[in-house]
Amino acid sequence: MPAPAMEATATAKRAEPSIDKTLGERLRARRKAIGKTLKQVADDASLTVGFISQIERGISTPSLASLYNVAHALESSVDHFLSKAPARHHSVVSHSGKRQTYHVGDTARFYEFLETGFPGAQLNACLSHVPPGHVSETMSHEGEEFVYLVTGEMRYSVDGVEYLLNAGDTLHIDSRTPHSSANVGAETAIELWVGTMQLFPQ
Amino acid sequence: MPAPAMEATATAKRAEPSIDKTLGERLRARRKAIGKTLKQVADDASLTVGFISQIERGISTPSLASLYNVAHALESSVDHFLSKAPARHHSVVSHSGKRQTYHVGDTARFYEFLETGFPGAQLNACLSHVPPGHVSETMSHEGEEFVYLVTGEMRYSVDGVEYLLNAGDTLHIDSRTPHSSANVGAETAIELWVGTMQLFPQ
DNA sequence: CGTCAATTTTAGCCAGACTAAATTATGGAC
DNA sequence: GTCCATAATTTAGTCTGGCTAAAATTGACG
Repeated sequence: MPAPAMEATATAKRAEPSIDKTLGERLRARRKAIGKTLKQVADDASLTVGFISQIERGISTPSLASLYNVAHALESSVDHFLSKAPARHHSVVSHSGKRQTYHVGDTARFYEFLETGFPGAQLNACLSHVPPGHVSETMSHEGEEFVYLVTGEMRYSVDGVEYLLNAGDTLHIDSRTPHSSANVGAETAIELWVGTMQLFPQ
Repeated sequence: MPAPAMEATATAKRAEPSIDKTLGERLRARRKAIGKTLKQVADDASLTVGFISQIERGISTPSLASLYNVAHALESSVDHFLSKAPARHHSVVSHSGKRQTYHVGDTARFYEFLETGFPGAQLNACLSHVPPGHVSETMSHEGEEFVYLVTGEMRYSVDGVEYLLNAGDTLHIDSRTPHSSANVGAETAIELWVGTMQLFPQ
C-alpha cells in the first residue's frame, strides 16, 4: 500500500517544524544562560558551528546521538529540552495563608494553589483540603504524583489496592494507574500534592 | 582540520549503541504494558512494522519526529523515554516512623528516606530533620526541587536572594541556581523535599 | 499438520544529518 | 569613521542512516 506510506511521510514532515523551533529556542536559551558561544558548544559536542546554528534556528534537526552530545555540552540533559513547557506566573516561595484557593467540582473540597518557582518547571504542587467523608472519582492520566498527608486520615486506592495513610505518611504513584482517594477520618484532611503534570489548564 | 572532524564522527557513533538499546527497551516495555502489537503502534505512528521492531531492538534509531510519533502511539511522551531511569527498591506508601534514616556529613542532621513508588519514577523525596543553627553548604546541581516546611523556621538562600519560611510554606527552585539553607529557629525543623534528581547514589 | 498473525530479516533508496568553506554580522579598539 | 577579530549565518555538497517494501521466520492455536 503506497498511499499510506506517502501519508506517513507527510505526517512526519509536518511534525518537524514545530518540534525543531521549540527545541532550537530552548537550546539557544540554555547556551546563552551559561554564556557559551556557538563555537564552544560545537567543540564540546564534536559538531560544527554551522550545524549548531542551524539547529538553534530550527533549520536542521539533530539525530538523537547528536542531541545527547549537544545537551551534554550545554551541561544539561536531553529530556530537559524535550519536556512540555508551561509558561505562567511564578513564585519561588509560597506562604501559608496567602495563597489563591480554588474550588473544582465539589464546593466543600478546595485547593491552595502553589505557583511554580520558575519558567520551565516540571513540578507542580498544591495543597488539598478534603472534608470528612469526601470520596474522589477514580482517575488515570499521564505523569506521576507524590502525596504527603499533612493532617487527617485518608484512604487511597491505587490500581485496586487500598492504602491507609495518616498524618506524615506519603504516597508516590504513576498517575497512569487508576487511583482515587477518600477521607476516612472525622476531620478535614490536608494533603500536599506534588506532581509532574500540569494543574488547572487555564 | 580534517582530523578533529573524523574524531567527531567517531564520538557520535559511539554514543549511539547504548542510547538505542535503552530507548528501545523502554519503548518495547511500554508497548507491552499497554498491550499493543508492533503493527498497531506502527499504524498509529505512520511507520512500518519492520522499523518499529528494529528500533525496539536497538538496531535503528528514529529521528526526533518519528520518535514523537512513536511516543504518541504509545500514549506517552518523548521525555518519558529519554529520562534517567533509577532502578531500585520501591514502595508506594511510606509511613511516618517506619523509615530508614540516613546521616550524611553532619551527624545532627538526618534524613528520612522515602522510597520511590514505582520503577522509572522521576520524583524522589525525603524528609529532612534540621537542628537549630544548622547551615548547609551552597549547592548547585541538575534538576529542580520543591520544599514544604513541615515544622520550624528556615531561611533559604537562592541565587543570592534570601527567603524566610515558616511551617506550611513552600519553596520551588531550579536546582542549578546556587542555593543553601539554614535553620534560624529555636527548634528542629522538618522539611519535606521532593525533587527530580536522584538521591543517595548507592 | 496447516493457518494466520506477530515479529524479524534483508536489500535498497534517497533525503536529511552534517560538513567545509565562504560570507555576513557584531563588538571593541583606535 | 576604519580596522580587525570573533561570532554567527549561509551555501553547496557528501554520504550514511532513517526508513521502506517484501521476504522469511517464529509462535500460537485448532
